[in-house]
Amino acid sequence: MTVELLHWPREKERRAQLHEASQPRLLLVDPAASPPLTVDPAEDWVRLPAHHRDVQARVESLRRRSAAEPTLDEGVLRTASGWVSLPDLEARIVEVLLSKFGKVADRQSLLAAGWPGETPSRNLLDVHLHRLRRRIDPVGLQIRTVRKRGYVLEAMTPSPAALQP
Amino acid sequence: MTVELLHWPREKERRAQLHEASQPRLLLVDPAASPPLTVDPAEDWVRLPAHHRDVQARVESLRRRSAAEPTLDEGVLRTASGWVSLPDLEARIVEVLLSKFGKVADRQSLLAAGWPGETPSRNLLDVHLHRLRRRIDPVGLQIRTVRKRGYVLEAMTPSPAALQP
DNA sequence: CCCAATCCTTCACCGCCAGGAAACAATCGG
DNA sequence: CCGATTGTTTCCTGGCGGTGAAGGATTGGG
Repeated sequence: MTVELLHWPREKERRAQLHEASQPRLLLVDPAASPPLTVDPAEDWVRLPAHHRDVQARVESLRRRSAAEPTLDEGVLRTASGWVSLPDLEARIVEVLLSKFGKVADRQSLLAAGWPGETPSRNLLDVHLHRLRRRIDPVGLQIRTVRKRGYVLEAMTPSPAALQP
Repeated sequence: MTVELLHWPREKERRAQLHEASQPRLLLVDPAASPPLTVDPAEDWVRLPAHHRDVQARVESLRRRSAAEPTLDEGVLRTASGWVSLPDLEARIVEVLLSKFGKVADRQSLLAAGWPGETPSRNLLDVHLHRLRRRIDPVGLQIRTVRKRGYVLEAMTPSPAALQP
């Protein structure tokens, strides 16, 4: 995902639009303007004039923050730290988990995705979740259980040391 | 919640500690140093020398971001520093505590939420509050007792021990 | 000031059951 | 035939909700 650059306060409108679309953005703040107060983690700002490296660093941070979301394409699950291939069945399950990345995906929709129109035996889903967990571990993902409700796919929290250039 | 200020890269150690304690912090970046790449929403930085108002603005943003009220959705309790899943019973109790976040929720309404139409044994609520305390500790929340009145759910201020070098 | 009643915290233990894990079988494509 | 994928069965762990009791802390009465 790319990071948009825009001027503040000149492009106030555009900022609102980008916020709506949860599009990461960096505000270039006019030398005379007062900086925006934001709580949105997908937004940052830098006062002009600024060093090129500082702008680069903020763009890069924004990019990483929102690049946290993995992608699934042709049975290949990619994250920041690599990729693994998934068999068809498990790919369909991951697709659902991914569509709710960071939020709860209920058992029902996982079953529907894995076995459309069927009702597989009692713990077949559990077995495949177990296999999925082992498969996605090397690429820094984990599946956490929310008892009686469903499962959450999320990134494992990296150590701060790993973030240093 | 307060925002800690520290020098970068001089206080690298302290930064790691603050990260561990999920304590919001603003790094004051040495004029010659390259800025840190961070994905932690509780961290920000500013290059020295900086306008006072810019520092103020970043501190204020960090403060707001981490003072945000926790949310409860589908049995998942989220705060700035992560989430935990809650069983049904405790979720109902937290719902009430959350509706009065930072203020006193009386025993009566907690009992009504947990056990509608019943009067459970004398200390059942206490037991579950005890379990709740342990459960929400990792996400930086605590429940404080107001004797004879009720209980207050609030954010923990990070332990001083975790902030010492 | 001391004592007793009351409120609160914590612990040990139980029954129940959802979810996790291992072992094995069946199928399929190369 | 071999390895990967998918399904089945079985057993076990650990979470959940509840009880009773011990002990601390606070309050109020004398």
